[in-house]
Amino acid sequence: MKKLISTKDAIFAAAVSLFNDHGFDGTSVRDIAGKADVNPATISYYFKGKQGLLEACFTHFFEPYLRFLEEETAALPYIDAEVCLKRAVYKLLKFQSENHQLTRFIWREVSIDSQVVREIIASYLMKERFYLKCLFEKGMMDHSFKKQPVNFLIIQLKSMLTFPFLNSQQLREVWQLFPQEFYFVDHYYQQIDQWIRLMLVEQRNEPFEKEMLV
Amino acid sequence: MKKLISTKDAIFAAAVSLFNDHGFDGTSVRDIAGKADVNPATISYYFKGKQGLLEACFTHFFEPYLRFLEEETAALPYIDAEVCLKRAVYKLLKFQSENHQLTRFIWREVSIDSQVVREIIASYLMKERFYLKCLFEKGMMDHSFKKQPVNFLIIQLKSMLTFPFLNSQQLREVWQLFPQEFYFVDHYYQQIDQWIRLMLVEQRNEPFEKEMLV
Amino acid sequence: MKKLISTKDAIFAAAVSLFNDHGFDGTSVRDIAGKADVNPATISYYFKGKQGLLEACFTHFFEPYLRFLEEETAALPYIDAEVCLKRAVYKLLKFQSENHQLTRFIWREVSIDSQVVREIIASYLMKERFYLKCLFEKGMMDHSFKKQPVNFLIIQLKSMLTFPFLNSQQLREVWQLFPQEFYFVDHYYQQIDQWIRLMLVEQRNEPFEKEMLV
Amino acid sequence: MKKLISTKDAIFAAAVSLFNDHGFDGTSVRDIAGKADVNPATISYYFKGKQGLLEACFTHFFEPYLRFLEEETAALPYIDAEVCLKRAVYKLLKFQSENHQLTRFIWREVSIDSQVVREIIASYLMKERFYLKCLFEKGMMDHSFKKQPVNFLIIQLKSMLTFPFLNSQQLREVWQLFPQEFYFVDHYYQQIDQWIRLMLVEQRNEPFEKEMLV
DNA sequence: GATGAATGAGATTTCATTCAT
DNA sequence: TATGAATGAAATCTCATTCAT
Repeated sequence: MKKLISTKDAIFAAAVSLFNDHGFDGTSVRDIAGKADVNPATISYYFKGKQGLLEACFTHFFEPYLRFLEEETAALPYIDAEVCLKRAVYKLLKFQSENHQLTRFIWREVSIDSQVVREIIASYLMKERFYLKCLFEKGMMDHSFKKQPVNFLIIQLKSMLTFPFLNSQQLREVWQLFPQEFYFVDHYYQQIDQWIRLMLVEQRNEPFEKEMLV
Repeated sequence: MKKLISTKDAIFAAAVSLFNDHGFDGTSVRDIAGKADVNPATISYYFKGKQGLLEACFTHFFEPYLRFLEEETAALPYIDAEVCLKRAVYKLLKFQSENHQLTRFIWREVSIDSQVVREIIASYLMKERFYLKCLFEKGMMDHSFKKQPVNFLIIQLKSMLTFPFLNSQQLREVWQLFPQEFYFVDHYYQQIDQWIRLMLVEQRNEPFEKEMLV
Repeated sequence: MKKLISTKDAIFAAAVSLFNDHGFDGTSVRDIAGKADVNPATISYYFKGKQGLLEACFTHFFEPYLRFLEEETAALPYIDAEVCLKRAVYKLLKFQSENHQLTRFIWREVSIDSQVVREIIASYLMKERFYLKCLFEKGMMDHSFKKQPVNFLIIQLKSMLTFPFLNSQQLREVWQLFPQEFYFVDHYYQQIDQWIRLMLVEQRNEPFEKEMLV
Repeated sequence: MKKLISTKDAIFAAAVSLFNDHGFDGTSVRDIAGKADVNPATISYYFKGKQGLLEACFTHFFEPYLRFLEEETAALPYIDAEVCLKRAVYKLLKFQSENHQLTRFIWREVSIDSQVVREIIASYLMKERFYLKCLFEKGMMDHSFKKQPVNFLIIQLKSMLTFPFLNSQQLREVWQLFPQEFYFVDHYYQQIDQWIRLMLVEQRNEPFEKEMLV
């Protein structure tokens, strides 16, 4: 008689939920075991301790996350950079919304120095930076995007991509916005779409025309 | 013989530093006591336990933070909204940069649900939203800013204001940017200034074309 | 397709090796299972738990050990006691050297009170004492050995018989002697042989002088 | 109101007693805490964990143990080697008898490889060897002792010095001897005294007689 | 014959806190 | 003002064992 959900998956789900609510250090394996309805020892059995659970979280998040970026970067030779960038943005928003608990936990924990997983994280984030840079720079080379330094733009984009999920509690309580609901993705995507248009694509009136007039 | 720095301040400074590095739950009072070179009992003596230390952190951060916003909101009747908003942005960036450890810790901890300080935080954040809304809406009323829904704009601004400090580790390692250094504030301010211009102030092509028609 | 070494033997060998290195309580069944490359459950299957493994160790050691003593005691009516004693000594040294890991573990564990195997051990040791006493007392009755109290002599002999194997680590590190190597047995046997001669056999000067006087 | 016995000493005494009975790995800190009538946390407070307790045991044993040997070695230039050796033997027997629990535990644990204290032990035992070698070789240089290789003699002596304490349980049950009682020291000392006389001092008959014949 | 999943019990250690001083 | 001693509670992890397969 097989179980509908494997013990290992049940533990992982419980862990994500509790890590999201109380943070990694604020969650005990007993809490997780309790929520997953298993014996605490079972967690060590499957994940080799709490640390292993943390590493599993990072893998489960970053593997798909980076795949989305990689897909669009791979499409750059064939498809317009603006389209690729926007598709990447949409996929990342959707993925994060669908995994909002894991997402919030990951982005929060990423900002803690002490975890032994630092090197793993650093390598993931370097890859992320690489893909984003490709997307921006290809657009500028093709004159789809205005020429400008990319670093701060990427940071701006990244901040917008993570903020609603990292601060979902705040969005709910203060703004009555619900990042985990499907329509939020579409609304928020419109915002970033507009940002891309204004910051990256559209030619400004003044300097260009003024010069012409002179 | 007076001490150069009071015991209480030494404890607070040690706590901020360690909370920043390892999170609230990841830091023990013994660690703090060790770093401040006092007996663990002294912490309870001054702050009534670890929780009191956490509350002190929130107070130390949000009191000045909200005062800056309040100052500029108070100036709205006399000074142009765009100026007020930009001054507020600059002050907040500077304050956060100067208190980058505390800032990082606060924004991270804010995203944890379980802290007993939830209600305190919620009230702080409601005030923040109120001030920011005033700044944006006054600008629109005065036609300094383009008319548009403000919620998502404020979220975008907030995300930009917090991201570099919350992810300072990432900025350092991945982008070689150092949010705690004084020149970062100026650079980053330029970025947000540009964002304000493009997103809030500048007339897009369409209206320009309308003018042309006239 | 038969295995070269049976699963049960593999487990036993792994157990002896680990018990020798880390002691009984310092060894886990998982360690043993790991070393024997079997599943921990298999150990319970063959030995009915860790305790069973311990009992197997005692049996494997004391059955041959006592047999050697018994053989020589049985020969006493027909062969000179000095010869029997020396042959027993040699056999015991050889046996212990060939099973040095098991030997070390046994003699160490014997000195722990708490094992549930206490009664078994006590009975083994009583038998050992019986055989040794026979060997000594027969020698005295036959005037092969000088008449003297035997208790302390047996203890001296026993201490010499066990020390090098119980403290093999020490002999290796401090004395560069290697009790598990075959030539050690011969060298060490010479020592005990000399001890037997001086302590048991040889007439001291005094009695000799007395005889002279007569 | 001062306590008659300090908490730390009470813990140490309880630990020695239990380590003696059940071995280091066979004793839990809870057992120790229970016997010392303190909270288990107090043990970590004073000894920094179980390992610290083990190290304290080694120090408490070897410091006086080696001091006795060192004292007699230091006296070698002024006093006859035979006297020094015998005095050392007596002191060591007495010290071990008076601390029979600690002694038994130490000699047993010394024969386990895995303890992190290996290097400490090794260095203690090297010193012990050095002192014993001095005592034997000085005696031979002065012609108090017969010339002969010392290694095996020292091992014989060492085995006699430790056996009764390491196997006290056995001595009690099998031989009705009680190594912790004060008169045991004297009896056993006589044995070793005789051993020294026969093995080290006394000229054998044969050469003597041969000389006479010549 | 042999095992993978799962566990109850218990091990050690850490934690925040208290209290007499 | 500040602390050393001591602790109850809880955290993580390990252990030997069982049982269905």
